[in-house]
This record gives sequence, structure tokens and C-alpha cells, in this order.
Amino acid sequence: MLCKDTVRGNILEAAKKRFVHYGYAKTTMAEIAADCNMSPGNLYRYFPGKLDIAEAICTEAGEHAIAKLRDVLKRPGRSAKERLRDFVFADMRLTYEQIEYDKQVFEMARVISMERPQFANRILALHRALLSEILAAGNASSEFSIEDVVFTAEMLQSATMKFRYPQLHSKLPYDKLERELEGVIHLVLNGLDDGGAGRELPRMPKEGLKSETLVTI
Amino acid sequence: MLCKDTVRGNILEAAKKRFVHYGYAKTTMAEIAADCNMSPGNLYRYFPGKLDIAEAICTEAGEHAIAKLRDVLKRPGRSAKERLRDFVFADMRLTYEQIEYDKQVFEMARVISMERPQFANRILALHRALLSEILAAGNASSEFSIEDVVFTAEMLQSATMKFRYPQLHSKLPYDKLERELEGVIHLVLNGLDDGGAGRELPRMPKEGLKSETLVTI
DNA sequence: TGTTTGAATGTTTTGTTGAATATTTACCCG
DNA sequence: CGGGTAAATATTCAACAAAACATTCAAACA
Repeated sequence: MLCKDTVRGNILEAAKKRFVHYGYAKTTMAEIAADCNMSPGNLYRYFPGKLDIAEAICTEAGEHAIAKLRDVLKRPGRSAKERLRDFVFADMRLTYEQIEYDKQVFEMARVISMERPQFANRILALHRALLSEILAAGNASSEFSIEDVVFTAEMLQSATMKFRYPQLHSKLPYDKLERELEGVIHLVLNGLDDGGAGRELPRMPKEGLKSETLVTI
Repeated sequence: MLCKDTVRGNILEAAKKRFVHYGYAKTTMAEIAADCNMSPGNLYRYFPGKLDIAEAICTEAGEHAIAKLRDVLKRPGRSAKERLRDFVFADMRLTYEQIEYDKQVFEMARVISMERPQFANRILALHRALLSEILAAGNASSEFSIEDVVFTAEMLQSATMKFRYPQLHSKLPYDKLERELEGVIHLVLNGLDDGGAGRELPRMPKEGLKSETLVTI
């Protein structure tokens, strides 16, 4: 959590409250300063600008989410494949809930990834590291025999990107997303040879799905 | 091609020239009409509105692209897996070139998918049908044993969406995209068991790639 | 009667201006 | 000096007027 003891932490706390409640754009530096009993100018002694305050908040939140995902992997007695499924589904649910929960967080995230492309990269790198861990564990248990774990993790991240950036699938409701992720992860885990995505999946009724599988850009 | 003999085809030709050269927004109905030696009002006898002209043009272009992809599948002596690779790579190259080639086409496509969600769905359905053909052929040759071809085609489309909607990967240069598609399609064709994405791929030097695999939203 | 026109209409875009707000700077205090 | 302020400046935003435009329609045409 953001430490309230330091001036810097104090600022972050105050800003976070405002950003989450009123949104990034609707929050002024003057307001944040007032909440901290200081003048607007003084904020610039602690952060280069407004965006950097938001970035610090989001970094903290992102790392917190990664920590949660790490917890998911701690569950004992799961095979590597099961862990991989656990992971991607937990991941999708986390981000989806985050977005649903409030639009303000979403706004912040969008602004930051627009203005600071490197921000998302840092979070993605952490995420990729977890994927690598899963794959490496699968190698260790002889469940997989993956030559280049890091590269494969990158590819997995690529294949499931759609389920982690809800901006990209705005129009798809959660149940359809879940169905797609189920199919994709099955393809990845088993390949096409063993019956494709269709076998042994908990299937949904099919009518009405075809024409709505769209990512509306 | 858009037939220049009919009034309707004439309008489409004129509009296409303007849209491609000046962009959708910067083209006025009056200009299109002037190019066809008619008054603006008369355009509405042939199309409900400006957007419908653009939609007709894009539908034609989309079907043309699908036809090209169909040609790719005609190449003899390829296994089903090879055909699948051929297909997705040709597809990516086609759309990428289209976008690179000029921003105006891109603008049109975006406007249409915003205002006419069903438009993209129709093209996606055609695309999915081709995927189904490939899978069915693979079943016929015993290369695959896919139970539900249509569902699996949907999943494949989902997994490779990123490579077909360049909006989503704006920041990735073509060679990196190709590398990712290579990895993803390998995962899908062979699953994780046989060495993951890393084996037997024409690999690139790895430095500098990690932190740029980002979809900047 | 089937086409075309071009002015009329209402909507969208564009341009402008003043106010809000982010950021900087010069200055104070202990 | 570290820690702060408050006024000065630069940028962004919002409201509103003007212009451009898509669309409509009554009239002309053939």
C-alpha cells in the first residue's frame, strides 16, 4: 500500500482517492495539493507532473495484481497445464472485474498507456515472467519439453493478449470471452492434432454466437 | 472491379478515387457528384447515404481480399498444416500492406466498423469459412481429427485476431509481427508438448525484442 | 412517369475566445 | 540549503458562433 508516512506517499494517497472517485481528468493538481495541505507548486518537488502521479499509482496497482496472480500459482497439486489454465483465467477475470468495477481506473490506464508506452511494457514483462515460471516448472516435471521457455512465454502472452486488454474486446460480454479463452487455451495446450478446440470442452449452445464474435474497433 | 458502365458503379469509382486520395471525411458528396456530372441530391437515388457508398467500396475490397486468400489455398501439394500457415501469413501480409499503403483505407475501415458493426462481422464470417475449409480438408486427409470444425475455426480466428486487425498492434513493425505469428501458429499447430514455440523456428536475434512486444492502446 | 436538379434544412465540423488548469519561476522561512 | 509558497506563464478545455456539409424535397425536365 501507498505509505502515508512520507510526503510522497501522502500525495499518492490523496491523488488516488481523487482519481478513483472523480477520474483523472476531473482531478486538478490544486485539489490534490489542498488535500495534502500544501500549495500546487509544491507537488512538483515530489513528482515531475500529474501524469507521473497517476503512473506511480498504476504501477503499484499493477504490481499488486501480479502478486495476486502469483498467489494463484501457489495452489498445490496442480499440473503445469492446469496451472497455465488457472493463470490465464484468473488474469482475465482480474482485469475484467477491474474495468467493470469502475471506469475511472480504466481512464487512468488508457491515458498512461497512451502517454507512456513503456509503462505497459513493464507490467507485461512481469506478467511474462510468471508465464515463464509456469513453463519452466512444466519442463522440470517433464510435462513439457520446451526448448526456449522465454520465447514461448512471449508467444503465449501474444496469443492471449486479447483477453488481457479489454479495450480490444470491448463488445464481448464476459461469458463469451471466457468461452473464447477456453477454446484458445485448449488449442495451445493440445494443438490441433488431438481433436482441436471442440473436444471435451464444456460447450455452450451455439446459436447466436457466430456473428457476435467480433472485436469492434 | 467496380463496373463503370452503370450509374451506380460510376459513383463507386468516383467515390473510391476521392476516398483513397483525400480520405473519407475530407470527401464531400458534392465532389463525388461533380465527378459523376450530376447533382449531389441525385446520389441519394443510388445510395441511402455517404456511409453506404463507403461500405459498398469496402465490401468489394474485402471480398477481393478473401478471393486472394482463397487463391493461396489453391496451391497444390501442401499439407493441411502448411496450408494453415500459408493462410494466416498471407492474411497478415495482405492487411498489413493495405494499411501501410495508405491511411485513407484505414480511416474508411474504422469509420465503417464503428457505424456498421455488422460489416466487419460479414467479412469475418467469410474469413472463418476459409479456415473451416482448411480444417475440414485436414480432417479428410486424416492429418487432423477435429470434432467441431466450425468451433475450432472460430477459436483460430480468435487466437490470430491480433494479426488481422492492425489497429490492435499499431506499434509493432512487420518483422516483429511476423515473428509473433510464427510463434503463435506453431503453438496452435503443435501444442506445448512438442517443444513449445521455440523449436525448429527460424529464430531472430533476441536482444531488444522483449520490451517492445507491446500493444499500445 | 421516371430522372435530375438545386435550393432549403438541420446537423456536424471548425474556428475562436475566455476561463481553467498544469507547470514554472522567483521568492520566503527555519 | 531543504521545504515550502504564491504569483507568472503556458497549455488545455469548453462554450459558442460561423461555416461546411449531408440529406431532403418541391419543382423542372425529358
